[in-house]
Amino acid sequence: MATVRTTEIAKDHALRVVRESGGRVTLPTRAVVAVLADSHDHLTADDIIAELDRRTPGIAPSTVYRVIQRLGELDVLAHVHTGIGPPVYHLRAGSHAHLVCNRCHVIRDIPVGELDAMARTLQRRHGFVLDPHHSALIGLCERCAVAGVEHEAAEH
Amino acid sequence: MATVRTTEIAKDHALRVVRESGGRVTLPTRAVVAVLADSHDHLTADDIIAELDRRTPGIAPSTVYRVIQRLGELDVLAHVHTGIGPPVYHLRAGSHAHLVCNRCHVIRDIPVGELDAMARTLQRRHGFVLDPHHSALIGLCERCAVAGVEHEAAEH
DNA sequence: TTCGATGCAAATAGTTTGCATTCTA
DNA sequence: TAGAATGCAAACTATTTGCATCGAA
Repeated sequence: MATVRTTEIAKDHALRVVRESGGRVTLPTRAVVAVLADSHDHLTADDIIAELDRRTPGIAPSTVYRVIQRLGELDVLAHVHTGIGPPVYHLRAGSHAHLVCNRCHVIRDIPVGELDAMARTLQRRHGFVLDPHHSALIGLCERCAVAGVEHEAAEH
Repeated sequence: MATVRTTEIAKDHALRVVRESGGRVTLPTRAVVAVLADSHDHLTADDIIAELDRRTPGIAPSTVYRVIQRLGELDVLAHVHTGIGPPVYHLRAGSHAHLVCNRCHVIRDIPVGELDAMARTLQRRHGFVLDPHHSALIGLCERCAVAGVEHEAAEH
């Protein structure tokens, strides 16, 4: 399956970068990277810790945080501030921006290209260079937006 | 001074809303609102607590958090997730969006209108209804962006 | 065999909650 | 004088750090 292959590639890439940076590829590092590579979701530190407890118990939470931090410094791991709860992590691959629903908390990925026009405007007007990947855009997803409108209509 | 007058207006408005909602205007509530109204900055909960300690010591942090929460529910107080440290608060007035510099952490206000085009695109393409005020856009401010480019140039 | 990485436990930052008491409306 | 709001202390969540030990290169 193509999915399996991309997962393997992402995992190998991350571990190679760790090794090349002078780091050591230990079991906990390998396990954290595997969890991240296997998941196509956005995971919190706690999600990762919970999944590790299932797969390979005995890894300390502090170790997970340290691995996360290392991977982040090596630009292998991206984190996104959703504005709802702690940041979420995912291996860097095909960079995308994030829409977060303020009501149901679902996270949707969109191509960063969709923010290009705005990014250009911000740079022209304010000299601001947007990192479209780093912060999520908060609002209401389609389902919740529709539900909200119906709810308001019912009230009146 | 016009500033004093708008400050008073903001303060009175907030307290009136509290009263009209059935709430009671107590000293701590009054003090928190005063700090928020007097500041034209974006304050963290901790900033507010520190300022209160200076002005009217003896107010419990938990009370500050409760007042903040109440004001938020009454739509009098807005909070913004900057992605850097805890959320920042300010009284709702002329809604604006926020640019946060990932390097020097400065927060810049911009008119929400500047995000209108993108908001429309997101709604059309994904049904997503953006709350342009709620999450900050992360990137590099002009100064840091320029500094970064110069720094890179110096390295090569 | 070196020094980066780990596990553990304790520390920390930021925020929330339970409860008896106080004070506004 | 009812019940909203407070102060205090303890609880909680998310994360970081010190330190002795372990293990990858």
